[in-house]
Amino acid sequence: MTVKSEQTRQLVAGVALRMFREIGFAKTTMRAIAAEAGISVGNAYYYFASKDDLVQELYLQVQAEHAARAAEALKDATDLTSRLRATLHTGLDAMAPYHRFGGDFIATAIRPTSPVNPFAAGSTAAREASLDIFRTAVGAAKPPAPKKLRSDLPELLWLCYMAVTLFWVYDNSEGQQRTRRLVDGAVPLVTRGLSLARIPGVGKILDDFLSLSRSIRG
Amino acid sequence: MTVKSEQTRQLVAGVALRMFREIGFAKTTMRAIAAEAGISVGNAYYYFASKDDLVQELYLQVQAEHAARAAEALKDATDLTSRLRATLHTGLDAMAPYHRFGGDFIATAIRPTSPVNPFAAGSTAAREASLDIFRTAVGAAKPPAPKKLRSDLPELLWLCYMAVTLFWVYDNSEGQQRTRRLVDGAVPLVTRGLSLARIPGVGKILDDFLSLSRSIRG
DNA sequence: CCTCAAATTTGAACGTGTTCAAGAAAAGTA
DNA sequence: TACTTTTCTTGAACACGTTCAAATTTGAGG
Repeated sequence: MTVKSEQTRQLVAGVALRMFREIGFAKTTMRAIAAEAGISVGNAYYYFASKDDLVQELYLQVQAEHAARAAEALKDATDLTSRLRATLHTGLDAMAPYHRFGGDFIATAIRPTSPVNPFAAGSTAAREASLDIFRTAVGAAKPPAPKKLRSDLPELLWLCYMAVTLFWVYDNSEGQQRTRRLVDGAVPLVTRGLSLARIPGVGKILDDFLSLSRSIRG
Repeated sequence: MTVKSEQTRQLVAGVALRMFREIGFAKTTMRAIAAEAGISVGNAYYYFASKDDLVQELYLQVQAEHAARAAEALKDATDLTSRLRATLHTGLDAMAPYHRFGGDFIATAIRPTSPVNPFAAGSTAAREASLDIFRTAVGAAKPPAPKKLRSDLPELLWLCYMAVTLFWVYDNSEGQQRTRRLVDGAVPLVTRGLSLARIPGVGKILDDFLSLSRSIRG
C-alpha cells in the first residue's frame, strides 16, 4: 500500500507548501489544506503529526534545494571567501519564496521544544545535510583553512548561517538586498578574521557556543 | 473609575505572571487566568488585548527589575568591562524566574508582527528603558569609550544583550551558569575589541545591523 | 474468490485564543 | 434625586490545532 500512501503524503505536503507560499502560514489552516487536497482533516494528521511537521517538511525541501544550488555554484569557486559567499547566497535563494512566511517559520523553529528546531533531534537529518554543504565549502577550499579550526569551522559557519537567516527574516528591503549586502560584507571579514581564533579568549568563547549548540541536540 | 479599574488590571497581570512562573506558558490559559482572578474571560481581554499582551507586561516588569538591579550594581563599577558585565548579569538575574518559560517567550517575541517583538513599535517604551541601562553603563564609564563609537555603542551592546538572551533561553545548564561564563568570557573580548570598529569593513557591517534594527521599528 | 488483519480515512469532539452583542455598574449632569 | 453617557463585565460563540473511536479500504494468505 506504499504507493497510494506516498501519493497522499506528497499531496498533503505539496498543497500545504504551496498554500504557505501563496496565502501565508496563518491562513493555511489544517482544514483548508485538507479541503484543498480533497481529504479529511484527520487524514492529513495521519501523515503529519502536527502543523509544525509540515514546517519540518518545508525545512527539508528548502535544504535540498540549497544543496543542489550550492553544489552548482561551488563548481567555480576555489578560495574560502567565494565558496562561503556562494553557499550563503544559494541558501538565501532557496529560502526566497517563503520570505513572507519567515516570521512564522522562525517563531515555530526557535522554540526549543519544537521538533522543527534546527538544533533539536527531530531535525538531525536536515541539519546534517545543511552542515554537509558547509563541510564541502570549507573542505575543498584552496588555500585550506587553518588546521586548528578545520574541524569546527563548518559548524561555526553553519551557526553564522542561522544568524544570517534570522537577519533575513527581519529584512524587508526589496528582494532582501540588505541581507545580500550583509553577506558580501561579512564574509571577507570572517575569512580574514579566522586568525583571531588563535587568541585564547576567543577560542574559549567559540568552544562555548559549539558545546552549547551540541548539548541542545541532546 | 480609575482606581477599581487599575486594581482589576493589576489583578489580571499579577495572576498571569505568577501562573507563567509556576505552571508555564502553555498551561496558563486565558480561562485559567480568569478563573484564578475570579473574573470572566472577556473581562481579562478588556485589559489585555491578547495573551501576547500579557507577555508584553512581563517584558515590562522584567525590564523594570533589570533597571533597578543594574542601577545598584553599577554603583561600584567604573571601567566599561565591569559595568557591562554587571549590566548583563543583572539582566540575567531579572529574567531568571522565567527561564522555563523562555522558549515560549522568545517564540512569541521573535515574530516580527508581534507587539511583543523588542524591535517593534509596541515595545518602544520597554526597549528604550532597556537601552537606557546600556546608555548609562557606557556613558559613565571611565576611561570613556572611543568617540567614534560612543553614540552607537549602547545600541550595539543592547543587540548583544538580545543575543545573550537567546543563548540563555537554550541554556539548560544548572542555573544557566553556561550563559554566565559566556558573559564573563565575551565581555572583555568585546571591550578590548572595540578598536576593531575602526576597520572600515567592520564599521559598515555594524552600520548595517544598526540600520536594520532601526528600520524594523518602522 | 473469500477472510481477515493491517493500513488508511473519516468526521465529530475537545480545549484553545479571541470576539462581541448585551447587560450591569459607575460617573457625569441637571 | 432622575436621566444619560461612559466604563466595565459577562458568557456564549467562532475558528483554530489536535485527538480518537469507528468505518472503510487495501493487500496477503488460503
